[in-house]
Amino acid sequence: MQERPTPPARGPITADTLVVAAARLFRQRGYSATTTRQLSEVVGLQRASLYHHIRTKEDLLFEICVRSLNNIISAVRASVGDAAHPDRLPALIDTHLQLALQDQDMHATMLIELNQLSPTRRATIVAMRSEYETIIRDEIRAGQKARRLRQDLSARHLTLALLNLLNWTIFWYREDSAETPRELAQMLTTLYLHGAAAAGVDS
Amino acid sequence: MQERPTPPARGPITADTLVVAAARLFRQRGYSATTTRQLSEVVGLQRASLYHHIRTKEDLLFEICVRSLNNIISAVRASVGDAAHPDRLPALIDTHLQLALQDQDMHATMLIELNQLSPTRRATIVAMRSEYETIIRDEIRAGQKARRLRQDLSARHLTLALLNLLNWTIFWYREDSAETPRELAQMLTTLYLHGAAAAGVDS
DNA sequence: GTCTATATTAGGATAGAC
DNA sequence: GTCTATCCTAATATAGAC
Repeated sequence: MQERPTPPARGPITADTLVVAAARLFRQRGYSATTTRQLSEVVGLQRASLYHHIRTKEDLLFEICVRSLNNIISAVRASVGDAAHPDRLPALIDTHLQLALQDQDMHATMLIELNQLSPTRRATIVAMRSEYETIIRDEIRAGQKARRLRQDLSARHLTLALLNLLNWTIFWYREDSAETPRELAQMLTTLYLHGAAAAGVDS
Repeated sequence: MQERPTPPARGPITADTLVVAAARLFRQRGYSATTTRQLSEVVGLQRASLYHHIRTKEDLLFEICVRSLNNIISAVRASVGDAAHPDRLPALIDTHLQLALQDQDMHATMLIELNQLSPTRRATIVAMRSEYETIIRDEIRAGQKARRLRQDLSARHLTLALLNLLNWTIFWYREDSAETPRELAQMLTTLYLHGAAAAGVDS
């Protein structure tokens, strides 16, 4: 009797199921415009049943932000720790893109919907983001000290510009595209380090 | 009797007043989470009175998107047309940042809230965005043909990367900061063209 | 752990007086 | 051109049976 547009039935439903489904919806329609109705339809539950797994809709957003940042922070820490010094920045770029493209929905949501959180929770996420930025800035500072990176631009600017380049790529990258995340990482590494000007051109 | 948090009283209220106020709110709280109540409070009208100036809340979002894109398209077209060939890309970057930072609220809203529009209106805005991208890509292609820009990276990638760099800067630029938009433009031009690596470093 | 039924609040928008 | 009053719909969340 009820319209059931593709009920998932992918095993038992847990809080995790909801987080993943919510990330997809939040990314497509925005956090605020996504309703518990839509979420319940997607996972194949009645609205009320959602509240057995979560307390509020905001919990889902918070969990998405925490999870995406935790994942990328630990992955980037590990890959940077493993690499030899001159390869650290390329490794960082590669890992960032792998993670962000793997968890596209969660990352996009975290970047865009952060300020829909309550002040306390927003503060938590903002702190995690600056923790991540610090990892990158430290790496860039080290590069500047070792004279691998230019010193006429501030570490702050070099960091923010790199984050622009990396973070917002998920908004135009399509999974069905010919290029792999790794190829994209190589391309962006080349561009970030050496620029778009042809070799030997001074402008 | 009524709480009136800083009523504006900046001359007569027009549709334009609402667009500007809405851009500010949409940017701070998101389009969907912004209510007509909040808008009416900010401009100092009753809720019903808004509808003398606009038809729907979505009209405001649409107007914001159209206006920000029209402004930047015509400004960039003009500045690129004026400049001599090797200076065109720097001029483009400078003009883009001037405009986007001047109209921060409208630009941020346009970038983030585009998909809250109805399908028809969204299509209009998407078309305007690709028109803008085409201007940039054409400029980059010309640079590649003249061998000022590297040819081992596709014009598409060079364009998208430049847009990453330019568009998302408005999310961390603060008006009270020491640097002017022009200084920021010079910094990003240097970085985009020549990269973050120290001169003479091959990695 | 999921359901039906519902409480409660607030949303966008309209009617019609002044 | 702005107001008061209100319509109608839908939102998040809860109560309590199964």
